[in-house]
Amino acid sequence: MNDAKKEAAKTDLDRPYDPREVEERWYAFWEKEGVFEASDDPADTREPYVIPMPPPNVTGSLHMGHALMTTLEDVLIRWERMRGKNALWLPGIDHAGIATQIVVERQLAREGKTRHDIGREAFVERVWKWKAESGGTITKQQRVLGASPDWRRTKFTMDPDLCVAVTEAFVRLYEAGLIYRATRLINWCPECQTALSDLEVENEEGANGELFQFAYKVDGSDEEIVVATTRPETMLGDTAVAVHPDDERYKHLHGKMLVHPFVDRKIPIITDAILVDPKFGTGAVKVTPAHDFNDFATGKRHGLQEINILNLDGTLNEQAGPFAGMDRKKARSAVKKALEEKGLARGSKPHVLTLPRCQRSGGVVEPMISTQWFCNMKEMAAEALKAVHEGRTKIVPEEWVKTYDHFLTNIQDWCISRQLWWGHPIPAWHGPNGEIRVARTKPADLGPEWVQDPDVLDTWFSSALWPFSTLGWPNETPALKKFYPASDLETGYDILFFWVARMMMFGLYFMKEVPFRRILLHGMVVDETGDKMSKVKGNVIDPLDLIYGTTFTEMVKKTLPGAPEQEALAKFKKAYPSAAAMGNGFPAFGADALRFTLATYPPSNKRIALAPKRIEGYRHFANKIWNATRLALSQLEGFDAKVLTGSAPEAKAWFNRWILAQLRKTIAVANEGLAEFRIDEAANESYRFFWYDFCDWYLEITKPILRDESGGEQKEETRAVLAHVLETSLRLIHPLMPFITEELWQRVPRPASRRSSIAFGPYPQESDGIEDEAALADMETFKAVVSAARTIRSEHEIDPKADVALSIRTDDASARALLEERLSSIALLVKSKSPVIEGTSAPRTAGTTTSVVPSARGPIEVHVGLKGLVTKAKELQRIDREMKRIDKDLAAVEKKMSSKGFLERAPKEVVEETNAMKQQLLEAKKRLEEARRLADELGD
RNA sequence: GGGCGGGUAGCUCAGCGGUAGAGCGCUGGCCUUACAAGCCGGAUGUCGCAGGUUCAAACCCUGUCCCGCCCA
Repeated sequence: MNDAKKEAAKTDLDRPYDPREVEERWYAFWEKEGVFEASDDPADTREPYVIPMPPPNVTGSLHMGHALMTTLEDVLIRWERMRGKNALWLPGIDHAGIATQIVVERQLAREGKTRHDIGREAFVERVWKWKAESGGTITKQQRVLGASPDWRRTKFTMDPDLCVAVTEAFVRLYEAGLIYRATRLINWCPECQTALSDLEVENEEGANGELFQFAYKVDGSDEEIVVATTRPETMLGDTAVAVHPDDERYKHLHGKMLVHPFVDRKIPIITDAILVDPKFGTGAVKVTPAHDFNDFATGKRHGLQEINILNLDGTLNEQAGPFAGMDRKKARSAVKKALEEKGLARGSKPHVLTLPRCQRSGGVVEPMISTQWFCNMKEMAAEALKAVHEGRTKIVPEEWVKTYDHFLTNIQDWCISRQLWWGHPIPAWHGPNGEIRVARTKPADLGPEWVQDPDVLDTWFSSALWPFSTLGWPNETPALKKFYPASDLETGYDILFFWVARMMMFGLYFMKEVPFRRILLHGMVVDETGDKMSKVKGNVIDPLDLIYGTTFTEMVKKTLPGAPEQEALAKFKKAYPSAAAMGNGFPAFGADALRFTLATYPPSNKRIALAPKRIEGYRHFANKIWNATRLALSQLEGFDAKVLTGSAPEAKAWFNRWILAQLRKTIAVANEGLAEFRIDEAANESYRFFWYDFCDWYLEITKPILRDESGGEQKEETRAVLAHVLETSLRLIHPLMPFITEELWQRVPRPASRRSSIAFGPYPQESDGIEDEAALADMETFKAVVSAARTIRSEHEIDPKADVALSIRTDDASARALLEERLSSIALLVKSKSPVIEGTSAPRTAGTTTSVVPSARGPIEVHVGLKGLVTKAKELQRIDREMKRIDKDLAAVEKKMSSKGFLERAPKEVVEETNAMKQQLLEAKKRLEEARRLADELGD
């Protein structure tokens, strides 16, 4: 390096670490270098590794859940890519039927129009236009996070090729008799005006309602029978009242008829042991087969009439007699009032009930009889169950297997048609006489009187084909051959049924092979107090605000628009106590820090409570990496990178051997964690290694050696090890913090074999370190000695600049040799100019204090000279504290050693260990007592 | 009603059979030429409660109480 260049590099890194400035620099570089690209060339022999990205909704903007998913998947894909796999992360966007239609309808509403005003064709065109304008938001945001999918392969579920796949799948299932049309009781959302599948209905538990009682008069008698309901308006569709066959109260009424008070109808009293619980309420149950799932089944058992009283928009139809035309809510009070007027009301009481709500609109769902398309799932579910049980697909964490089993074992036929305009059209044509033809395109022999089915398919139908439709299916493309089945499907557990199970079923059905080898499930990001993030709670955090920084005022303006600022702020701060302590906003934490934070939560946590303080902590970690690299680079000036071979350099010095041995262990832990979807373990171990092993000990120990102007063999060895460990550490951390590691890696000496970007790897492997258990154990001894001396210093509040006399005593020859070798480092770290190593029988110097360090080589005494620095009183305090600790440990150990059962039954090693511990504690106690006796020497 | 998690330091969480851990917070001392976004120390827990198994239990078993989620 010439001087000018050297100067440039120096000033460049001398600036403080600023994530915004660093992070905006690298994304374009990665794309230019083709880092993210996977190859479907059949000649490419690399092992494929594939994650199909859960396609975010086209309506979406990045929320914390996306950030978590993006982080976890990007870590995995970057790791596998660095390991040399042909890594494909296949991105995409979901057309999100209902959600998108709602968004565009709202837009129209602002113009005072409905979709019916402009017609279907214009509406769909409008959706496409909207998609073109704002559909890409989320992919831009994913780039900010550093996501590395193969963008060239981005798919949209409404792309022409995916439409072909959807039609093909539908036709094949229809031809196999698995898709059929039927009239059934289904879930109807009057607000979206479409049918829903069972999964799209969310049950709101604990809703406050009312249990209203009223009487039906028995025909031709003065008697009455009282029934209870939470939905009084449905009585307009009642076609029976059921009692339990054994209920003595009603035996005399079996088979009698009741008079409906509002419509011209007489309804029977039936007996049904399944529907009726005689202990609940009056023991008599009104039966509305057309508007209740239990009643529907009861109706089938008894051949009851099914009377639909609702229009599709939730108003009452002509069957409702005098109530026709009313909205269902209005009708409820009107029916109650009318019953009261007729003297049939029999009181009401508050009742807690479960309300079925539409996942998208939030409206109350009505069971309604309707003709829809269904898909029979039974056989496919059995195959999907089998695949998991046989281990062809593994679910991680395993606890989800039960949930998966339960769902598939009890699966119901899937209502796949939706009365929407935005979505995949159903490839069926209706003839003038009710005939139906299903085909890939409209058959030529059908005249204009044959019209295509107006419905579209459930969004999840196309999603279920995702792992193969995105690779070209039904065509046998090279990509399909190479990348199916995928390796890992990573997603939130909330869509295990919606998406994952259905992909399993369709994958097995169409491809005759599981769609992926593992299902990796992560939890839900919630606020710091554990509450779900939601707009009304005002606890939503936009990941971009964490990355770029913002004021809390700005934030709550977005989360709670229109709400009084103080109120919104209060809500926010209550949800994030640790943020409340940060002043009036988030600083720019950067994508690296956010990613690292999200990666440190075990994915198996069902709830991932986002603690802003934690992000701050990892922001500090990034800073630490930055500064450690600055230091290392200054010490590596003029270092010739040709020395680096790509694996661990030869090392003789104890500290070099230790850091390389520790590095090896860390690499092993990281790789294991990443392999088992325990990214948190990899992250925590990397953090621990870099900060505590590398920065706190290694960089400190090597400072004097690297500053030694006279050079020498050890200095050159150390420079090579330092360069190697640093470069390896950056590669180790890269999948977690891609930006800062790339930035620094580009400046760090590295082997000639490395490619243009750190993202190309290789990921560290064990040969980057060395195996040396002794070096690790000896380091522990060294650290214990240094810490013991430092503790004495600190407890006596000795000026950090003051030099102390230090004598370290052991009678073990190997321990002695070990300490001799490390003496200069001990001197440096303890701040003692001339420490000595002696036998335990060496004469005591007056005015010293002692601490005993247990070690694998027996107890080591650490004597620190305190004369003139410390008072007797202080020393006695210290001794008492120490003594208390030892006595506590000793009591526990002695209890064990005096237990016959322990001595006889515990494994030999455990007994030996415990005994050794006891001896060391006794020794330490002896030293302390001695120190107490001698405390006088210190003076007052 | 059935199922699945969780209850460990003030907070967010690891640990899941052999002497209780991390980060943040708290606290004492230090502006030691990489980093005060830092360094060297320290304090803090009847590991929800009650039984049981075991030489040994935060960890396994049983019961129980809270909290959350899913299914019906």
